[in-house]
Amino acid sequence: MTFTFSKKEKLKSQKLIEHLFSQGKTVVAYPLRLVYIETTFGDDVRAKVGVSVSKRHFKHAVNRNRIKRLMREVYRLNKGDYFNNSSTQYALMILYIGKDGTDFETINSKMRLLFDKFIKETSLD
RNA sequence: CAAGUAAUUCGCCUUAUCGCUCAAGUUUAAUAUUUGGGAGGAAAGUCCGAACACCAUAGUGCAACAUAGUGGUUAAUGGCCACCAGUCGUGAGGCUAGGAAAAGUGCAACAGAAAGUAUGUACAGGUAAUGCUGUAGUGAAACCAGGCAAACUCUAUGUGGUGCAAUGUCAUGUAUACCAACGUUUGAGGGCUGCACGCUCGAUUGUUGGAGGGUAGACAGCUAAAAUGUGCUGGUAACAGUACAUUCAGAUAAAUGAUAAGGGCUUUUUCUUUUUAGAAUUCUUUUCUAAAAAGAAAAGUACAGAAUUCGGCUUAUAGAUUUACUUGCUUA
Repeated sequence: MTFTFSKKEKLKSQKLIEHLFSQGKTVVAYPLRLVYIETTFGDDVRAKVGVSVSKRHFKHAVNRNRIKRLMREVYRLNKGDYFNNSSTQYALMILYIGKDGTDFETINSKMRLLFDKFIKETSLD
């Protein structure tokens, strides 16, 4: 039921992104890094997510697109396990900080690890 | 058949599951659902030329930059086509930095005494005397001469700037020029404070409304056009004209994807089988070598992702494909 990933779940507001990078907290599971912050949206969604890949490490747009698509796909398939019971709303930004190419399996396992850490951090607060 | 030259076309496919985005229809409080569309030959580099938009703009000259045989083509070009010349190649063809050296400045590897403020050596001639004269020698070139303009320069021609993050429309919040109404030196309002009193600042003022400006954001620009395909006509060609058909991405932290299974294609290696040829042999057979075909396994399946739109150029690219031509060999 929750495998969709529509426009409303994407992080698009420039203001919010600036706020996120200046105030947000960080969790790392190499080669991924998650920046997150509690916030509120007008919409009825639990989290808004953006993904990013450094232009410095991946010169060609094809490779950047490939990694961003993989990250979005993995988030789409796994988000039900982490956000269904959450009551607060989060703005998230997932960054790929590795320098080499990757595949679906590594991104999948690393992102599950990343969100395990994220859940642990937020439940402590 | 082999080696090559010039061009052409293509550049993975199918199914299942889960998604993304745009348009249209139906439907809701959010939305849901149906149907259809959804990357390239270079979308890349951003190197030329245009369209379009805004800004600037009397005229002329200088500077800077670009171009450089002749003719044609185009919306335009520094692109493209044809021809001439030079040059490389046996050839098909390739390449060209193809204006000017009697305007001036500068440069010239190797060789050579010296590549212009010079004149050495040897021999010969000549003089009062002297590189004064000739020859030899080096070199592409050795003094009333030439080469180089991928050196400055000169000549001719051309060029305003910024790019869709252009530009236009709407506009929440915050601060506020200006205008109006109301309040206010008989103290409005602010600060200290939970409130009152009190203290203090205080007319460059407070509240409300209008209005302007235009940040977040939204919409337009924004995809039907110098469009694409096929045929015919004109032209050596680039290209032009014409008839018919087609509608073919519009995202914006930026869609066009992910996973699984199967199939193509390619190359090399390994293994197996079959056929042919040759060699060895105990001449039924067996073994070895070479070539071809089939099958199996493994590996590979490129370069690369629209961002206002076109015409070019340049660069990257696994592999496949077709056409024309050249050279060599063989056969008739």
